[in-house]
This record gives sequence, C-alpha cells and structure tokens, in this order.
Amino acid sequence: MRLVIARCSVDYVGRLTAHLPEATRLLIHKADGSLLVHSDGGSYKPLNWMSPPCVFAEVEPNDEQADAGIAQIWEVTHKKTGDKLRVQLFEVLSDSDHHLGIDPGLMKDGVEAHLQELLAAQIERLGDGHELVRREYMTAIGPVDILARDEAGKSVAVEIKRRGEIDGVEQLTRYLELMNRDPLLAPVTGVFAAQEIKPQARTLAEDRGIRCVVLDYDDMRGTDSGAPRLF
Amino acid sequence: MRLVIARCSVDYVGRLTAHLPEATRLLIHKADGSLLVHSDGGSYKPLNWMSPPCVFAEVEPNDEQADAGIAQIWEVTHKKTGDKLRVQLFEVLSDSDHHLGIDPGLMKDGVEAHLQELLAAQIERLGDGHELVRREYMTAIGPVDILARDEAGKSVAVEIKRRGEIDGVEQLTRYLELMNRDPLLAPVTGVFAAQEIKPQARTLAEDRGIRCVVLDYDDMRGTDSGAPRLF
DNA sequence: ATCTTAATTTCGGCA
DNA sequence: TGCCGAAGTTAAGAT
Repeated sequence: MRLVIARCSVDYVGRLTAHLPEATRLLIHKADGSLLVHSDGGSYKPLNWMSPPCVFAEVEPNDEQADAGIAQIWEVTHKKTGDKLRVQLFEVLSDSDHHLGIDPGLMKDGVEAHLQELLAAQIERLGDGHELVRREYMTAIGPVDILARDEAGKSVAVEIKRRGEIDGVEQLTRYLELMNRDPLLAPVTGVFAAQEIKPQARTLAEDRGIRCVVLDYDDMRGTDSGAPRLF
Repeated sequence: MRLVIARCSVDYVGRLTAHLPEATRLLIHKADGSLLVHSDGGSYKPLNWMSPPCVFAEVEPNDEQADAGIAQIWEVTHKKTGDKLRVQLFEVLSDSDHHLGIDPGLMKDGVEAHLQELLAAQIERLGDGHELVRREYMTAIGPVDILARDEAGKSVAVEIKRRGEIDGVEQLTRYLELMNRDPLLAPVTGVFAAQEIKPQARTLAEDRGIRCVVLDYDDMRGTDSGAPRLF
C-alpha cells in the first residue's frame, strides 16, 4: 500500500463525469491497483476512487503540463468498464510504501439473520399459540423470512427488518399477494417485524391489514441465552 | 490527518457487534475525529470505522494488556448513538501527521437529473406525438419525474432511473394508482425509463401495464448538443 | 431536524 | 457468473 499526500486535481470519467479542483489530499494506492482519494473529513467515502479490477499507470507530463506545474500524472483505468480516473499531482508532500499482507477479515454479529434466528426460536412473540413452519420459505419471487401458523392454524408470513421502512412493507405485500393465490396456503396474513418501525411504514402496513411487531433485540437475546458482551 | 500503519485488532459495538483479529492495517484519523481502518484491498469501504461526530481517546493499557503486547489503545465513541470503536495497537510501524485543509469538494455531472433534463427535451423518445406537460409534476405523495401526453392526448407518467430496478416500478405504481383517482388526469399510463432495466423490474412493470423504455445516455447527449469530453 | 431518494453505492448469498 | 437484497449502508436534497 502506497500512501501519498499531495496537492492534486482529479478527474473521473465513467458512469458519470466528476472533477476535483487542486487541493491537498491523501492518495491511497492499494495492492490490487485500486486508488482512493481522501480529504480530511467527510466520513468513510472517498472524494473519488477507482475500484478493482483496474490498472495503474504513471504518465510522464508533457512540456505544457510540466510548465503548468504538474509533477506527475496518474491514470487508473477500470479493466472491465473502461472508467478512468486521472490524478494530476502538483506537489508531493509525502510518499511512503507499506507491506500489509492480506487481512483475516471482519466477523459480524447482530444483523437481520440473527433477528430471524431469534424470532424463529421465540415465535410466540408473534402471539399466543403461534408455531413456526419454516424459515426462508421459498416463493416464486423470493424467500419469505418466516412462515408460521397462528393459533387458528392460519398461515402467517413474517418479514423481518432491523429498521422497518416502506420498502419492507412493499416486499411483504408482494409475497402476500402471491401466497394468497396458492389455495394450499391462503388465507395468509402478514406480520411486519422490526427492531424499529417508521411511522410511515406502520401506517402503510396497517392500512393493508399487515400487523406490526416491534422486536426488542436485547430482550430476545437475553431470553435466548446470556450473550457475551465485548465492552 | 494522522496516518498510522500498525499491527492491531479492532472491536466495534453499536448497531452490530464486530471484531477484526490482529493484522497490519492502515488507520486514518481525520480532523473531525473520525477513524477509518483500511486493509490493502477490498474497495473503498473501510474494514471498520467511526463516523463523525465522535470523540477520540487514547487509553493507557493496564498491566495485563501491556503484558499481552498491547502498546496503545484507541477508543472512538460516537457522540449521539454511543457506538464504540476500540483499536488495540500491538506494534506501530509508521505514524505521521499531515495538514490538508478543507476540500473544495466534488463537481458531478451525468446523474439522474441530467437524464430527466435530456428526456424532457427529447420527449419524442417515448413515442411519436408525445408532448411534455411538466417535469417534477407534484402529487400528494411526491413528484413524478415527468408528466407527458401521448398522441391521443392521454396522460403519461414517467419514472426515470439510471438503473431500473423493482423499487422504481413500485414507486411509479404508487404514483399511477394515485393519479388515476384524479378525474382530470385519468386515465394515466406509466412509462419506466432507464439507462438499463433489470429483467425482474421489466417483468413486474409489464405485468402491471407499465411500458419500459431504455435510454441511451450518450446518444441523447449527442442529440442534444456536442457535450465536452474530458479525455 | 426529519424524511425521502439516489449511489461511480459495496457486499454477500444463492441459483 | 449474474441477479437480488441487505448494509453499522452513506450522502444529498426536500419538507
């Protein structure tokens, strides 16, 4: 990984056209050829970048460019799309190389999959007498997160989200529409389950006869088993 | 901006729980307090990070931690959510500070707004005899990208996307449902226009009687005016 | 401040 | 490999 601090301007031509005027920035040139252009703020997205697979080339400035104060020109080209990133370096303030090796990668826990797992194990949170039929119940347009039956034995399709928003309600609506055409399943009612449900999503869901259930993740994890804490 | 290359492990507790085992990585500590943890690959997304607003603290390792080889501990805490990122540094291979100043920022061109502008000027791309009524036609649930009339004088609502996916069809469907309740507009037909339309989105759209139009951006730009090229 | 929508989204899973 | 949906999505614009 090569790290360069330089006064530079950047041009990108690809899916869109973009330009960064001359300023001092951090350039990260990764081992896979990719390049990131970062400023000293603005969170994790770079101002501009080129993703792998791409090829990096250092181009010699012509006389005119050299006269304009350009010391180096970098051109990074995407191997598949042809997108181009051109960096014109006016002044290099720092230039260093570091060997990092491959990274073992991130271990995650606590996302939607875990919520689904917990709700499947605690299906009574949907209401007394509910029983789990299957997780990831397959339909023609994709898997429903959970299929259950209520105490009357009627089918219940559950869509689980961390944050319940309108998209999730639309998704569940599509599933319900399809499943209700299946005489073996119909009538199927819907439950929209999430750690947090946005008012607009709740309104839309209830307007469509979909029940909303707010899931307390810590409570569910506590019920399930004493989970370890890192801090 | 402080750049540190170090052998480190990272723990994040917040919206989820995540852990990075010991390895050599780049740590970027920005002026706003934010921290990025990058490996020598992947794309522009860091392995782990903390976004601003957040506070950075360097904690002294206790004896036990020092014995385990930990030289420094960084704790970055989000000011609003309380999310925490803890970095344990085992060996610092490089540590440098650089003054960058604020960035003038990125100038973009060529996104959805431009497509809309071009299609409004070349509305006949929807079909012979089409006429533009208005861009950003306001409805109770939001603006329709383009409202036009076909050669028979019937209303046509157009949703424009760069990439046409299911979400866009759902969005247009909601608009059509609403607009068709308005006797002054009804009947309103729908057109889903995009540079690229995903098969599933096309299927859903056509199933709902929505016409799909693929827009050739370069062609439209060429038709409109000789656009400048950077390369 | 909150909500909605786009993104050069990136990333992972599964057919 | 391509398609689809989730993401600690992030980020920008509108209300």
